[in-house]
Amino acid sequence: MKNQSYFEKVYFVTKKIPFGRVSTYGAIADYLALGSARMVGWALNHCHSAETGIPAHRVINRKGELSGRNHFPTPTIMQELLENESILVDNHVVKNFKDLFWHPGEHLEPYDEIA
DNA sequence: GACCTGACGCCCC
DNA sequence: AGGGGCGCCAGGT
Repeated sequence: MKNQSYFEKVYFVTKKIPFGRVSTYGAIADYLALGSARMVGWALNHCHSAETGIPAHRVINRKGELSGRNHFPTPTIMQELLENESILVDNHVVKNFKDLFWHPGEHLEPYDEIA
């Protein structure tokens, strides 16, 4: 599966984020070695949320902030989903972000080997 | 085919 | 240490 669109690559990695953990746009971009974090967020925007099984709510910016919450059906969905995974959110920022942070590159094989 | 946009992040004042 | 600027690059128009 090497000819996936950029979206699918991002989705692929996003789906690997374990329940109860979070990752960042930058980490995913870094793992995929496809340049910019911006595109990751942009790619996720193209996906219509959890219907496709993509835990987009687990992807946040490098400050631990729920920067994408406004793109969900309602701005509270993202936080609700996180709290549903025992992730505490305070003022749109994930608590214990440092501990919950999950970097794809440190837990997955290189993308080329598993794609 | 050129131009614009975007759920970000680093580098430089 | 905080704030602003600029780079990233695929897709849509």
